Amino acid sequence: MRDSVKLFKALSDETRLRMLNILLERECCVCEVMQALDISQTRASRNLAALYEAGFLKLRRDGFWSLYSIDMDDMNEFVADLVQAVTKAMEGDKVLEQDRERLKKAMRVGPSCAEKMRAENTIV
Amino acid sequence: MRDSVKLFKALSDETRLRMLNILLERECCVCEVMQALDISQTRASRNLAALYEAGFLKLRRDGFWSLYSIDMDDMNEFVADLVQAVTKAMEGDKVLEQDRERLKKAMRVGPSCAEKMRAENTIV
DNA sequence: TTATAATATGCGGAAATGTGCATATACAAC
DNA sequence: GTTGTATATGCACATTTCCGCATATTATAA
Repeated sequence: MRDSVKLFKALSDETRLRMLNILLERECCVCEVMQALDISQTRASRNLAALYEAGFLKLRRDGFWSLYSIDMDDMNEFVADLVQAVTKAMEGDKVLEQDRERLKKAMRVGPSCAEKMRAENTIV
Repeated sequence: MRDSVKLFKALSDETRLRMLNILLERECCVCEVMQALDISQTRASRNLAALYEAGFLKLRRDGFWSLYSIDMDDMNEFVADLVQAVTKAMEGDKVLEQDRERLKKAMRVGPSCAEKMRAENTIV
């Protein structure tokens, strides 16, 4: 039951649901998540770590990039059920659609650049 | 998405998962929940209200008794999915089994009596 | 080694959450 | 009306959560 509570806590946050949404599209590094959701480096890193800790994400390192992804096949059954439920609930949400649009333009430019672009509001 | 977050928040608490567990057995008044989970009146009332607010429970009044229940048929589809997922995750949990055992002995004796019994540790 | 870049994390503050105590509310019985 | 009972709620306090800032860590490249 403790584990269930932990899983639900991980899903009890808008930022983290938005992260699942874009990671269902494809694997992302931290700075791509920053760009897609238009959030800070700290916020991206912390919330990705939370999802990872709970068991929703897989982590792969490539140089100094941390690549997070959702692997539905290599996942606890209950966790997979939850991801399915979330997927269904997310259909048609405006914010989530916008995030996916920004994800298309997101690149591995690194957080410093992403942060600058964010400050200048270059990304729409 | 806001609604999804609200639902997951409602499930992010051990007390509330235990409540769903016994309410899946049968409709209960607040004082029966107190007895089954061995918790205080405030705690029972507040957490039942939280589950109700989120959309998991139905409320029926009978005199001065508030009767809470889970109605899987008259429920948002996403909420029903979550209850299903929770049900599966709860199988075999010791605490939850114990709660169900206590529920069998629980009666509508009112919170004052239940509280006294709790203090005297009469209920096991 | 040194410099640089991507990510993680310690710390502090603001906000949210959970719960007990006391009390309010709503209803029943008289 | 008064009294008694089941439940809800205002308040205070402890704990947790979220996030920004600054800095640490880790890996690359020169």
